[in-house]
Amino acid sequence: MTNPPNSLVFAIDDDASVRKGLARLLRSDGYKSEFFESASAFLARPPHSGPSCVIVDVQMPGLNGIELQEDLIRRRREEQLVFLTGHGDIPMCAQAMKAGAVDFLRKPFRADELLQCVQNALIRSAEQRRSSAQKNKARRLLDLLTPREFEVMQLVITGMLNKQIAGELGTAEKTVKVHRGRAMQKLGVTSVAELVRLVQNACLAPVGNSKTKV
Amino acid sequence: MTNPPNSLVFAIDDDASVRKGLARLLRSDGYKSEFFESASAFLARPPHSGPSCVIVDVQMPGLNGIELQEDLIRRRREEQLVFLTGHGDIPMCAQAMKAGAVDFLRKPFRADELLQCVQNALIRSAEQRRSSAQKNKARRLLDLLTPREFEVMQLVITGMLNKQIAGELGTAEKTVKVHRGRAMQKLGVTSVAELVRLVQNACLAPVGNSKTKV
DNA sequence: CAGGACATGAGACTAAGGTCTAATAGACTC
DNA sequence: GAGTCTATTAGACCTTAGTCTCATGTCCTG
Repeated sequence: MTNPPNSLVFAIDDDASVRKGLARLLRSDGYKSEFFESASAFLARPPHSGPSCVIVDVQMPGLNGIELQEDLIRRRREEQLVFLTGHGDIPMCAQAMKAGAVDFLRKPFRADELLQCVQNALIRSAEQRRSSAQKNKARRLLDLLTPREFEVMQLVITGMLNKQIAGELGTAEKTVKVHRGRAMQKLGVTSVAELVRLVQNACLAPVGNSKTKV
Repeated sequence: MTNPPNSLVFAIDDDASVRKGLARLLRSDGYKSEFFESASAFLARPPHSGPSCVIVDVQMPGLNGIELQEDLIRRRREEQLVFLTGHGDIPMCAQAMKAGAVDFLRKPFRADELLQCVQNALIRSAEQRRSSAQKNKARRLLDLLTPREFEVMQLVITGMLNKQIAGELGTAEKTVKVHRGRAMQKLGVTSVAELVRLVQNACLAPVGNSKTKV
């Protein structure tokens, strides 16, 4: 049960007794946690910088769980959500799961079930953070390229030879070599293999959320 | 609403009137479809070779919807499932969605809602087929490599130079060149860039299903 | 034991990649 | 108008990659 470093569990429920129960449960399993009685109170807090799991009640006064989820997705935040619900609502469950929720539990829930969800959520959150950090880094590097360097680089990663690239761009092989060399230097790579991987990282699809239209 | 070519929609429900209604609805939207009154009847049919959507009732005598889903996943089949349910069951919905279902609809459903689900399912199924076909092709090619060729190839895609690879493997640069050349030929690629992509395709994670432990 | 698959590597080239210096020229900025 | 960024290219040179031919040795199989 070793969870990702710097991870934090949030729980949002308007019922103080539920918060108290969750607090005890999470503490007993060694999680650091924070509690809020409304979605807006949670949103008022600055986003946590590490892997995060948010346990959220579906039915709440003010912003409900689903609306909170939509808001977090709009802001591209990387918390992973675990929903709790008092009375069953299939459309909400399906909606939440389609939008990338980790799980959707009925109250009362089993302690081990919730803890498993929290663990899954933190793992997913950590993975998502890692992959999006990687993507951002790659993007920032690619932004350093001049337009021409970028064009050359795009053809390089298709496997074309310098002379073919030159033909394609209507310029001299010499020029291609220069752009290519400068691009590699700016991107901090020393081989085509690394270059291909870097560019693929920059093109990664965001993970976990809404795969298809609703 | 142009759906993927060679796509087929299946519907499994023990209630003949539901099947009839679905038949009319699907036909009106131009889908080719087949109907079954039980999961086992569906499984008796040889798998369809194109993009497939299976609309399945959760509650059925014999194998129920969830069990059918588990079975299809075990067999690594690529149908995308849309669940229908009469009375709400949150755990089943969450379970089905975690296992990769496209959606989980309560009966009675809205026609446009179901049709949107079917379309999403067919698109996802087509994508999954494409990506797993690509993966299989890559794997089959990689199987052609001798152990040594494979080792060399693995180091090539890290961006190492032939002489570095030779050092790593304790052999001559000459030998590395030979293995490398033969590997490239067997894999049908002419550049490191193509090689990297091919190997990454072979390592693709299967899409859509269960991202984390249950 | 003959034949095949595999790993090894030398010799001899050819071609492609990569670097350094240097120079020209347009576009934009302060 | 001086300075910077970008794109362009030549010349000289070195390093790598890739190919072809030949040859050796091992291990396994029919």
